[in-house]
Amino acid sequence: MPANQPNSRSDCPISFGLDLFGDKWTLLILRDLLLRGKSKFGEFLGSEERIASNILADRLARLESSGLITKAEDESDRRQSLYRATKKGTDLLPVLVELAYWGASHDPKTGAPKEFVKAYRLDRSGLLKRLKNEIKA
Amino acid sequence: MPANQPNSRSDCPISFGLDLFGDKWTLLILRDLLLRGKSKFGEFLGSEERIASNILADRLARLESSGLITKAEDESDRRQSLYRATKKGTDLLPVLVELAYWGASHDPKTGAPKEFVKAYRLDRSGLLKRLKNEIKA
DNA sequence: CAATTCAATTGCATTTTGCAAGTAACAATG
DNA sequence: CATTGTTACTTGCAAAATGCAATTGAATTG
Repeated sequence: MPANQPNSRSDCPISFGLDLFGDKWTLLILRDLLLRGKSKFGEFLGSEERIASNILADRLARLESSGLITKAEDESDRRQSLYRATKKGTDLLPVLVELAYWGASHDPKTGAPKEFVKAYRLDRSGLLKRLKNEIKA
Repeated sequence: MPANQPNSRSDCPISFGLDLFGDKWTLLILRDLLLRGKSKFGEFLGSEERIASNILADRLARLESSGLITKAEDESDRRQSLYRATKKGTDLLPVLVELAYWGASHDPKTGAPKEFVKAYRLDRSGLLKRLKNEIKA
């Protein structure tokens, strides 16, 4: 069972975010959702960081209860659920992009695509718009 | 004793960042360092989220060993050390700013200053420049 | 030199994580 | 329509991380 939301540690907006996704896994799920078009349990499980299924279930439940994602039935296969980011969730896209740019800049072994770094440097806000649009699609 | 760096989970740039600061505390220390001009153990301890001293010592050691901060002697009081962000550390400023903007936007009880939100909306890159400048000073 | 301050460290209980195995519901196959 | 496979979880348990309170030891202050 996922832990219920403990009261926040402070009214700092950074702390507010960390209370919801300050761990090693939650933002990776958002990454999969927002940047990789994934939406099913099995797809998240398949990501290269190899999250354990109990942790994944816990994080999805927390994300849902904190309003960052929604869970819906898959009409064509009732075993599966479809997870989607809410507005609150997609609003984290700029955070993910900055995180990715930072990582790409500071990890000598980064696997970040060169086009991403180039696009960021050339036109950050255009990149954000494009990524945001790709989510809807 | 702080844990030594485990090998990274993947070559994803987001995952790279989370391997270094994917927890509830590390980014708050960076916030104190980059946005609040703090530099001493006792100053970090005093922040409203109330980090425990053993956790703080652990995180400072990790931040140092991952090259995000440096530790220097305080000439005027040799009990104290002065922690400063490196280039790699200050490069996280945009991440902190996006995080803060997201939190300020989505926490109804946020304590984020209105001027911050206004400045972000009006001129994000100007805000970043200003904050970056304030760090050096 | 005694008291205080500061940055940690220690011991210990609690919580979280991670792994492997299991289960229940549904779907696909023959 | 029975069996086999798939999918999304759940469970049990060991290991690691966290959090708290108390303590240490060096440096400063009075």
